[in-house]
Amino acid sequence: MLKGTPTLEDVARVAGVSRATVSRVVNGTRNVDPQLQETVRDAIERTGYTPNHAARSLVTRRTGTVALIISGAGGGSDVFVDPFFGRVTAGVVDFLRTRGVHPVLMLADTDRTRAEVVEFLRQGSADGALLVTTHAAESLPDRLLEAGVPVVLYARPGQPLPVSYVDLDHQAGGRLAAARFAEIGRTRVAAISGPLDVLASQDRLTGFRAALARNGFPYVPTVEGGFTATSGAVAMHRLLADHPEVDGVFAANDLMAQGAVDVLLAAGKRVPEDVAVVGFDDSAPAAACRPSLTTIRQPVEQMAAKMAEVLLTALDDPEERPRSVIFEPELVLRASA
Amino acid sequence: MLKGTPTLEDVARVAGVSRATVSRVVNGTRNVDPQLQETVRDAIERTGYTPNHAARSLVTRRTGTVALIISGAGGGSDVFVDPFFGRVTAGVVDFLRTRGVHPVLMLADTDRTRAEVVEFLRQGSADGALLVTTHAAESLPDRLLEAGVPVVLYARPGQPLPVSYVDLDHQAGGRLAAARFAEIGRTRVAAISGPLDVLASQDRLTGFRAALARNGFPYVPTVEGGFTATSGAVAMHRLLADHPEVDGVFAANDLMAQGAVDVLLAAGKRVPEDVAVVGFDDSAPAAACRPSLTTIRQPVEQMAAKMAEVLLTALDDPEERPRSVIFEPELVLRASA
DNA sequence: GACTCTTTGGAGAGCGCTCTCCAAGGAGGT
DNA sequence: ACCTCCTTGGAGAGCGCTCTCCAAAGAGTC
Repeated sequence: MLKGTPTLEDVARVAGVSRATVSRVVNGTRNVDPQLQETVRDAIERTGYTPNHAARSLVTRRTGTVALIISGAGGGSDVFVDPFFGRVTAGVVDFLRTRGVHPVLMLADTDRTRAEVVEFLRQGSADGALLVTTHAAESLPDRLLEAGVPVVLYARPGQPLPVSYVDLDHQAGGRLAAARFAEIGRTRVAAISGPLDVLASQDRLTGFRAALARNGFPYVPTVEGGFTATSGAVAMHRLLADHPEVDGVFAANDLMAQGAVDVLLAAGKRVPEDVAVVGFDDSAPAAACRPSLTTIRQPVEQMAAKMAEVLLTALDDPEERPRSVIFEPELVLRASA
Repeated sequence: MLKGTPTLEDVARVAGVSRATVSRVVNGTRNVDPQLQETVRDAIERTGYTPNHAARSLVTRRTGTVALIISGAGGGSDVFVDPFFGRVTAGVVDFLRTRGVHPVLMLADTDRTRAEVVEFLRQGSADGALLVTTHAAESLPDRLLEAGVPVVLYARPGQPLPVSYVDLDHQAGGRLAAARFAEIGRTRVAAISGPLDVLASQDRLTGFRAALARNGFPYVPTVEGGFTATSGAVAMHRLLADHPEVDGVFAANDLMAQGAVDVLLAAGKRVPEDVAVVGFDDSAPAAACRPSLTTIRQPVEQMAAKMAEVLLTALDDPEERPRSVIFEPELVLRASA
């Protein structure tokens, strides 16, 4: 009957009304006579009309999508090996879907991809950006802000910036770990930190050390890891070589804790009897590995959802000032400590 | 100098040329005098122009995005607990980025969300769809096809449909597992299958059983699991209760294998000495857990990338016929069998 | 009954871009 | 020197939608 996909125009013709009226019915703006509404709906039904997204967003300046940018994860196809990013994604998706907003997933790991991200947002391909970045030196927050893109960060920015973010009280997490070691009477504890250009890593370590110092232990042997299981294993080797008497290890994430446990076991140590291990994050492998990991829980999904919520709020009210939401970590007791 | 974001019009005015010429320079279509190009580029630079995506796609009928639909994963925020979906996502993202295409992530777990997905595509919010679905009864392929949306599936459809897909030869995977048990002399093997409404589960089991039958073992005790670690543990309990003499277990994915191993260990069995365990997928936990899992590798990332590639090809040439690409599984030898 | 006010439908002007024509000018052939 | 062909820039018509006006009609007021 009609060529191509039906447009508003077509529906209007079939219903015998103007384009404006159909638009009003579709969008529920203003009052339209109920009977007329009926006619229009009928025409929509008959023509199989669906509003064209591009045309609509051309005039509304809204796309109904946001960019979920994962930066500094090493890129490549193994981003999701770290369950952290999967959890963030799940949390974001799960929240956005309740609001009819769709996330487009972007990896920003190189200068080129970073530029593409900025370009993407400047084009108005998405209404705002959710930026998950670990490295303190990340340039995207700044560039996005400069481009006038509404953005919310996961983790506070490296330098002070007027931008909203959600974060965890990582220092409190470190303190929680220290408290656990104190509780089970460990006196020769060491730490496997995350990359030190990641603020969260610094904070976890700082909190951990400060709490230990307060308990009378001024020195904490520390090796820097890279948030991977392998790096945790390597770090544990070093620690064991330099400080064979160690009886407690705080690893800055679960993956590294897992690597450490493996090395410990292989070295004939019992976990937690000889060496207690506390991880961080409480990701799926923490519960699954043997011995299961005592860890500091970071409510990633909730934080991610909050991040999305803050962005949507900002989108609705551009005048709103930047907000920060800080979550509290929690000790999860399992077998390893 | 100019109000709001600069448009083509603005650039044209600054450069002293027509809108068409600027458009040609931006898009690199047709020949434009090099000197004029220079002028135009300069004007673009000076105005800080960025093409408006909505306007462009209104006329080109292309958005430069595709929908990545994950269906039947139980939905909710724990989709990515199963590393499988993370791997698919990573593979897709990793490929698409090389082609400047962006994926929009969608979860389709209810009738409502399924309808939203169809609506989304019909609106032209994305150029095509990548559908990752496990359940054979999934209605989306059909509905998407009917809506004229270019779509590629991960895993063959439940009923014959003129649609492209990538898949694994799951039966061959089952055979590989059976061969391994034969190789290490296991004669009382059992299986923990995936949900039987998933074709891949059926196929893995069929291949496994057929190969065993060929070796002279007609009966394989089987319990159906749900692809989660817990379901694997539950199944293993059942198996152990009914068939305490079992000396080999084939689990249809690594998560279930992990759960099975835990139960086996807890029951005082040694793995692999008393009971050998073979998993499926070769996901990250397979290598990480203790004992590490001998498993059947499914090259998920590559398959996902291929799926994306097939879709982009179809997008470029709508006349092309549906294609199927079948990947071969591979035995990965580790500690558990 | 004349007036104002409110409600509701239509007309039409864009939103910013692409792309099809068309015209102008220069190169090449005879 | 004339004609044809090719190259390259401009004009302008949309793409499908929203939204601001404006007008008509009905309701309420004195």
